[in-house]
Amino acid sequence: MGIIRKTQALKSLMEQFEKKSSAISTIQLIKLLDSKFNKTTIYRVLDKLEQDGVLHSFLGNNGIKWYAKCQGCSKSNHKDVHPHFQCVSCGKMDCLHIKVDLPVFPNRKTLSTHVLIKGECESCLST
Amino acid sequence: MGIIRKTQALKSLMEQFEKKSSAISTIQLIKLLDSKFNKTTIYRVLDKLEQDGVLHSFLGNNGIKWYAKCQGCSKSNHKDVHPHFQCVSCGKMDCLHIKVDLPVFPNRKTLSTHVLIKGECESCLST
DNA sequence: TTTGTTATCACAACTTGGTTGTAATAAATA
DNA sequence: TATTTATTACAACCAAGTTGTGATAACAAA
Repeated sequence: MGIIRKTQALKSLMEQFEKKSSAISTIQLIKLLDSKFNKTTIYRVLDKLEQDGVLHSFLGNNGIKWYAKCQGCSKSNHKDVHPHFQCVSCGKMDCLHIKVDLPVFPNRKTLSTHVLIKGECESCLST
Repeated sequence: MGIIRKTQALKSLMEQFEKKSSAISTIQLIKLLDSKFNKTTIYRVLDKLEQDGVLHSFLGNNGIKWYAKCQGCSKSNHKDVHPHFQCVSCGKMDCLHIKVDLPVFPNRKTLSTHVLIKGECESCLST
């Protein structure tokens, strides 16, 4: 149904995404806002923000959910699909705003692709 | 530590992978062999088979673990990395034996990539 | 073939990430 | 300010996976 009311939980969550340009996992958010909001609330607000095209979600490689701000998505048109890069040293998860070219498979119809790259980020490499 | 003894559980599990050329999820295996083995056993045997380079694992897009036979891997050298394709109609998960070319990122060091493609498989397309 | 060693197993109990139902609360509107 | 109802807290639940431990079954040695 999407966001209708500007609630405290909504503001606090959006604040986190303003503060941090990289993606944030649900468990990070729950830990961060534990004293202020119930985890159910956090899950439900994130869900609505995704429906509205404000955030997008994807899975990290241990199966936990991450969220990051969308760029140029709307409620009806969720087109901002891109690879994600997680640093194995510091754990930071970034959106890579590039396009991945996969071959077209002769006998299959591709609907979506999920790419997760693991490695070392810039700041961890230089230390 | 890897496989040491040829146990019943080991044989039953390997049988499943002989029978089916596509990947099999842990929950499928647990359901399939529920009457014969405890789920803990199944998890532990799969773990060992992966250590030995017999199977490789990866995550499906709802965070559950899948296993498939390796091609040309050994205990010390787990090199068989490739994309996986899941059919949204029948749920079948296949290994795609192709190489995905990702750009080299100037300020990052790539260590591994995980690619999951969703779409429709050959047999579902033709019905 | 029997025996001894120990890798493996079953079982129960637990952990973690996430979901559901519902009465109470707080945004928005009248 | 009162009313409506979207949102929240809380508790209870669920599913996938993990951990600890005494019992069992591979396998080697006698």
